[in-house]
Amino acid sequence: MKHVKTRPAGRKTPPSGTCCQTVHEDQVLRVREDLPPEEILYDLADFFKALGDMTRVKILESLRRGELCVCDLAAILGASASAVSHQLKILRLSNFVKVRKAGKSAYYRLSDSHVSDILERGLDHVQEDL
Amino acid sequence: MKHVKTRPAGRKTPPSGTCCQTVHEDQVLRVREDLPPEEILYDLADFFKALGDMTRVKILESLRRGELCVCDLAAILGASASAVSHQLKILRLSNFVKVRKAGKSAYYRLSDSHVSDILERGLDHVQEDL
DNA sequence: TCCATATATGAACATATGTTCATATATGGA
DNA sequence: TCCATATATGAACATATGTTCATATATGGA
Repeated sequence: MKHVKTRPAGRKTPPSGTCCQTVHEDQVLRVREDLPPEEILYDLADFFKALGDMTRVKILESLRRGELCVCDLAAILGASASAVSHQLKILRLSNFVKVRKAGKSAYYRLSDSHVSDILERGLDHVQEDL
Repeated sequence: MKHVKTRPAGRKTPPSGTCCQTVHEDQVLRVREDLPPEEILYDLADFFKALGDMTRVKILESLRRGELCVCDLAAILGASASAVSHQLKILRLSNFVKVRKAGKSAYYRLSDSHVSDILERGLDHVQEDL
C-alpha cells in the first residue's frame, strides 16, 4: 500500500456517457454544493483505507493496550517482523502511531486517543449486528 | 472488491521464523488474551475497508444528505451508472445502504445513523490535522 | 573492531480491487 | 407486444496492495 494519494484501479479510458436522463437536477445540485471538497473526501477515504486491513487492525488494537516493540507485535500477530515493520511504516506515515527508539528496539504506541476512539466506535458497530 | 471474507495478498509460503528473541512475554500474553476474537477483528477490518474508497465515500457522503437514485449519484460523482451500481452493491452487502425501488429507479439511503456518525467522526479527524 | 540482534526497506510476485464494456433484467408507455 | 430507459452484473484488465526474501542500518557487548 503506497498510501500516498492513490489513484483508483480500473481502466484508463475516460468515463464515457456518464449517466441516464431522469436526474433530479435540484437534488444533484444541492448535494454537489454541500459535499466537502474533493481533497477532504480523498483524505477521508485514505484514512479509512489505512484501517481496512487485518494486520493493521490487529496492530492498532494491540497498541490500544499499551506500548509494544516490533518483536512483541510480531509475536502477538504470529507474523514476521518484516511484515509488521512494513505495516508499521504505513501506520506511521498515516499518523496513526508514533515510535520511541530505545537500544536496539523500537517501541510503538498510538498517536492519540482519537484513533482509539474510532476503533472503539467501529468495534461497537461491528459487534452490535450480531 | 469481493468483500466476502478476503484473504491477504502476499505470497503463499507460510510465515517462516516469525520473530526475534527479546519478546516481552508477559505483555505479549496479556495483549493476546485481551484482544477481541479473530472473527471480530476480521469484521472490523472489513468494515473500515468498505469505507476506504473514494467512490464509496462520495456515495455515502451524498446519501447523508438524503435519498438518491443511481442516476443522481452518477451525476453527482461524475461517474458511470455502472461503476456506481457496482459500488452500491458492495455497500448494500456490507449493510451500509438500503434500497427502495420505485418504477424504473432504485433509491438508495444510508442504513442507519451509525454510518453517518462514523463518517462524521472520520471527517472531524481528517480535518483537524490541517 | 567483530558479532549478534532488532528494525527498516526495496524488489518480486501472488492477489485483491475498481472501472469499462457488453449484456441481462425490470418497468412503464405506446 | 415492442421499445426505451434505469439498473444490475459478469468478464476483462489495469492497478493497488501485502507478504516473503534478501539486505542494509543501527546498537550493544565482547
